[in-house]
Amino acid sequence: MPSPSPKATMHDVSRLAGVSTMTVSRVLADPDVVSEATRIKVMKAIEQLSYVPDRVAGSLSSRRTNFITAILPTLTNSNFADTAQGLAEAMRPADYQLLIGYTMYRLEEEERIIRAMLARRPDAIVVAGTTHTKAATEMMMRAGIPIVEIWDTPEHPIDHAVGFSNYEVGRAAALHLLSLGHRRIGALGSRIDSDAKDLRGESRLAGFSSVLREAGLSDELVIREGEAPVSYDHGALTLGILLNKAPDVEAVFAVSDISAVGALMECHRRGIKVPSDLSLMGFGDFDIARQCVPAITTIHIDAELLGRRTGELLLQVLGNRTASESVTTSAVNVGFELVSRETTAPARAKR
Amino acid sequence: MPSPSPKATMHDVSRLAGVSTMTVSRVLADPDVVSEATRIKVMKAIEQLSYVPDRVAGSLSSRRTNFITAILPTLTNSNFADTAQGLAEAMRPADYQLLIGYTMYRLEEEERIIRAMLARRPDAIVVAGTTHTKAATEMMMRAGIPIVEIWDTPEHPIDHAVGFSNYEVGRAAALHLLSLGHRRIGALGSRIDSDAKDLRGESRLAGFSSVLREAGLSDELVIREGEAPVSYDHGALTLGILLNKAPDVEAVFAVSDISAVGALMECHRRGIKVPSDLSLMGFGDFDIARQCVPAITTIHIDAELLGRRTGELLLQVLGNRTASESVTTSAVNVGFELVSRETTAPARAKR
DNA sequence: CTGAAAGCGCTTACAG
DNA sequence: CTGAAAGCGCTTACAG
Repeated sequence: MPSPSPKATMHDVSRLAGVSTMTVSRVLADPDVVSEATRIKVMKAIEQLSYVPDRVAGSLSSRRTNFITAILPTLTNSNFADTAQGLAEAMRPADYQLLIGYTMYRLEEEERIIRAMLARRPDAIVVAGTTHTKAATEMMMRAGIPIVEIWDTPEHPIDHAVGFSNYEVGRAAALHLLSLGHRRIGALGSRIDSDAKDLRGESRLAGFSSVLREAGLSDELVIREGEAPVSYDHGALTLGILLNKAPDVEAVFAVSDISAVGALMECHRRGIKVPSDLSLMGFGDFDIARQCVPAITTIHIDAELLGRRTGELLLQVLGNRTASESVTTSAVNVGFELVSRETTAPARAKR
Repeated sequence: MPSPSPKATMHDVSRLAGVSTMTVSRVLADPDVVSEATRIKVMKAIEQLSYVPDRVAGSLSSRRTNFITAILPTLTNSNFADTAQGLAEAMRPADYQLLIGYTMYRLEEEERIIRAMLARRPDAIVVAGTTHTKAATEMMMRAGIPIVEIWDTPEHPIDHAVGFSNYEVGRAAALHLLSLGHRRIGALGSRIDSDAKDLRGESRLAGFSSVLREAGLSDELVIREGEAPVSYDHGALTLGILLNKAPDVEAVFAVSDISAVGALMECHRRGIKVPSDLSLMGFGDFDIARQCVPAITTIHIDAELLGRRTGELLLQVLGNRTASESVTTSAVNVGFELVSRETTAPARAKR
């Protein structure tokens, strides 16, 4: 490793500048309160020694780390990556650093991460999802820091929430396909009886099914196969299963655009014309959905905005900490939007 | 926020267990060295108080944070997300936590991040790229911790390196297209005269050009347009520019599969048949490249492995710290692989 | 196998 | 506007 230069401490700076460490600390934290002459002396010393304040020590004595823990299913999903980026961006001006953990869609892993993260003394926790193990919920309740559950609308929030209703997303998808006149309707999701499960995807399927049933249709074509996270392969595979079960299926909703794209490519391979033979829609409005040929009808989520809103909420809550002690718990719904593109079309007149 | 439970300290635990704090510390750090009876007493007290050790304090006194700073261009690129995940996974068993920063392909931003991160006292820094500002390089040199430059092969590494040669990737792409008999060959990249620049993409273009020139061909069809990071739109747009300039272009290399997919979709829209009218190849072997119809010829990088190798290297270096003081600087080349799929084909006999 | 002392490098809370 | 004292919650380095 490169030759280490001896690390200067605040004490070194204070001696070189001929002041107390408190004055150095003030120059760094609140420069205006220090006289200009002193401030200049101190800044010169800092410069000369290449002094970098030790925030580990700072965190210990101030009892604030300026860390925010963000727990997401995976970094490999661009929607979650966008949320992380939006959150990081919103928090950065206030000098917060994200501590990212990913659960791979496993609740036990989420619990493990929360436990480990708590030892780092984050100033707040952001966690995707509204379902947690009992121990995880308890740890978050007792942590004494703001908690934000994101990417869904919790019935019983631990503290704050920023998200949208996955259930309503599923309903909107089903209503769209119904409104086009389709009656033989299926969906593609992943299993929930395995360790890794996409609970928000499952909510979308549940909402989707509820509309089918209300319309007097069966939900037997709602396919749950494969472990979360879904993939292009997942879409191709589950579409195959669906077609096997119901060659006459007219319209399909995939819990993710990634699956929808996989299904679309499988249609290309099988010579199935989309949307004339089969209507197809996804969720998430990933870039690829827009760029696909044909472009995929989907449900748009502003994942980055969701992250930014979460950050703004936290900034407010963390800022007011001293002021009002307990800021009212808030739930932000960022909503969603159905984007009709080229993969969905009205049902053809029968025979 | 939820009702905070008063946070127990090691001192609380030690009193409840009737031992000194040192013994509690040992039970946590090195249980085997403590007698069973004592250990059980302490564990019970820990359990009873829901004690979570404060690693901020631990880091300050031990002078190790178990933080690893990882600096990447963006989280939104699944290859970099894979690298981050691989790195995190490799380091987790040794209880290291990633501190992720993203530069948006800006060197000034990279410098800012390094400065900010250094205050968190990471045990090592992993940084994508081999080109840094002068100040950034100096800070890393003087940090006194292992530095790993990844995703390329630095000529003058600061310390360690794990990557592959982007230049050679470009050469391999050009050689492949030449070997198919193409002579009118172009490439799609992004600008390097803007704030955000993809220097590794530029290396690939440079390698690509070098082969063209060696073959006596011109590199005037190497297009550099748009800011990094590239996108599907970038591919569609730059392909349009290329076709304008050279309607007779036979083969194209895109610096990223994302651009290649965008270009492919643009071909679909324009009625250009791939590969019979135009051969197309990308870089990165993103999932979408494999799933596309036709599937895209590309150059495969095992981004997750790259992250894992980086982690393994760090584990070794950090483990040996006390032993040999300065472990030899190492450079790991993880290589790459050309994956020939359906978007490239031999040149047709002329006229 | 266990503990008393010192200290990691800052900030808090006073005091002047 | 500036500083002396105390302390944040651990681990290191001894000692027994």
